[in-house]
Amino acid sequence: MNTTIGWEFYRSFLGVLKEGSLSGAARALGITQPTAGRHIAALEEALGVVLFTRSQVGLMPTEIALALRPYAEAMESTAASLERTATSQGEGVRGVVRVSASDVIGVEVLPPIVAQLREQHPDLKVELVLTDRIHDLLRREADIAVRMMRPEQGQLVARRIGRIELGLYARKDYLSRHGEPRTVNELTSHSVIGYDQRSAFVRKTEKSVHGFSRDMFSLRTDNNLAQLALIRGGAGIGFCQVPIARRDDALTRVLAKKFSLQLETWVTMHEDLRNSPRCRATFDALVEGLQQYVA
Amino acid sequence: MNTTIGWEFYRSFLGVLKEGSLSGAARALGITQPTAGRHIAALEEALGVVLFTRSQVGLMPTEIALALRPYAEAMESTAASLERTATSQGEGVRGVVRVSASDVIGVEVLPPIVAQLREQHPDLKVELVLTDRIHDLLRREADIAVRMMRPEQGQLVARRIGRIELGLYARKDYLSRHGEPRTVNELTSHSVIGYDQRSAFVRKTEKSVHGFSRDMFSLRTDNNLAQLALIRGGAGIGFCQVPIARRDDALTRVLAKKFSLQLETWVTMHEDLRNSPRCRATFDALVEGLQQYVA
DNA sequence: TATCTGCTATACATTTATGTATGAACACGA
DNA sequence: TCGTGTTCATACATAAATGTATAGCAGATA
Repeated sequence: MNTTIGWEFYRSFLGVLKEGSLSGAARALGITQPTAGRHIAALEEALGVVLFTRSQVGLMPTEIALALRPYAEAMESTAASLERTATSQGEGVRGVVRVSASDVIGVEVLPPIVAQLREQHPDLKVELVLTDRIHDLLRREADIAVRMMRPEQGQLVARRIGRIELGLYARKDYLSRHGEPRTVNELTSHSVIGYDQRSAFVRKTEKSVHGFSRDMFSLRTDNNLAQLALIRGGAGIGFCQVPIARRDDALTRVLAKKFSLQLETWVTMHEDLRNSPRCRATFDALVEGLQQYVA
Repeated sequence: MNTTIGWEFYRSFLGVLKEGSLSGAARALGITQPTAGRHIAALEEALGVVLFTRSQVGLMPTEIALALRPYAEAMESTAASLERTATSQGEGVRGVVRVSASDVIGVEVLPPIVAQLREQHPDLKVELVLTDRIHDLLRREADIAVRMMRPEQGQLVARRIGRIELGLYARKDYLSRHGEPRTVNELTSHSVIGYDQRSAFVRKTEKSVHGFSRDMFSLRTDNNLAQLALIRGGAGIGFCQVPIARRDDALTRVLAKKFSLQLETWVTMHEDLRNSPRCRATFDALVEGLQQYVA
């Protein structure tokens, strides 16, 4: 019973999971609906399990199918990065490089760095994957990642950028209307912008700042960009990276001595990519650009 | 330019890399040589790179092909673990579980544990992957790993077993023939069994034991099982896990106070597998069995 | 209720991929 | 030097997978 299941089937399987129907998967994959149906049937036959419950509105994945999804996704991202590596081969900085970073970094910090990089290397294409989820570089969902924590996995090339300071900020006109808080407790009477879910960041802040708690947040969103926009829009007081806030004269820091958090910043890359010109160049550009940003 | 490269091609590609020829790959994959050739040709066409230089003795991989190999291997192991997970679905402890461990643990310690586990769960199949290489659980090359170091990767369920002591041992008849060394320096006149390459273990020992160096090894092999066999065969003095040595009355410890190294032992598993009955049962059995072994 | 849209499943034609057979080139050993 | 056992490449027949067309069902909409 040699593992003779066609890898194509997994691709169709993933397509159906993503699209929710045979027809949808067929459209997305560039095949036809009967073919997709046959692939699923063949896969179910080969694995000996039921993957979907058929219905006229689409295919409902079973628990088993959901359990298998991460594997299929891993295969997909690996295939994608194989292609990326292949098409980026050859001398010179060329091809596609995928960079993962938080949305704030991606929107506020990376654009000029990427712009300069592309100026120097016109044949280089850059894909930004903006998410807080720790992308698994080992799975090659991205080539290079900007992270706010020390990388723990082996097989990674990592360069420490330094610490990015985080502080509380508000627009001047907001403060002139509502007054500037002098103590942590005074924050209760303010519009404090913060997180919806009690994330690791919130717990860390609660520990380090006496008197602070999540209940103080009166404007809640887990989207960091939205928080930033709210601060800039004068909606209240919120957390912002100091270098970003400094660019905007309208923003003033609040309770600087109480709230000062440091984010360890690292740029990481899989060590296999060290000799890839495109990754090397991007890595170096990110390190240099981010160091300037931090300083 | 949608990524429309068939995943089957990658499988053939990997086959050719492993076997070194189209014919060999065809045999291994259960296809025919022309098909394998067509797959490679199609893949080269699609990627726009040359993967192999043809010759009548086989196909020589280019640098590019070698660079792509890890990706194809990742896909392969992911596909394999997808199958494993699928066929192990359903209630009850059934299916295949892959356990990674060092060869010594696998040969000397695991057998009775595995035997008892299979006694309790006859539908469970166990695959042992015996290697010192740190298997990447994230890549799912194995479901569960017995490791001699603290796991550093996230997304892992880890249980600490305790410390396994390592000591110097020799057969009594060897010692009666050659005398028992009383100091580290006296080892120079003995047949000391050790490692060929200067591994992390050797460097650690050189640091912790004054006067010790790799040059003392007069019987060298990187195969731990061979070292153990040499000790048991009375060929000299070597390192052995204390619990293993205690089983054999013919073995005596040497320089116990000088040489005493501790191996932190952990059992780890990907957290996704926590709810898999087969992995859960195996994990628990390993933890219990190893704890008894350590104690 | 009638109609539209989306879905799956089936029957049939066709394209595509695969296998079989064979030839030529090279390495190795008698 | 000549056979033997590899290998890859090509031509042709076959088997397999895919696409096309259509029927049937369910839910939404007017």
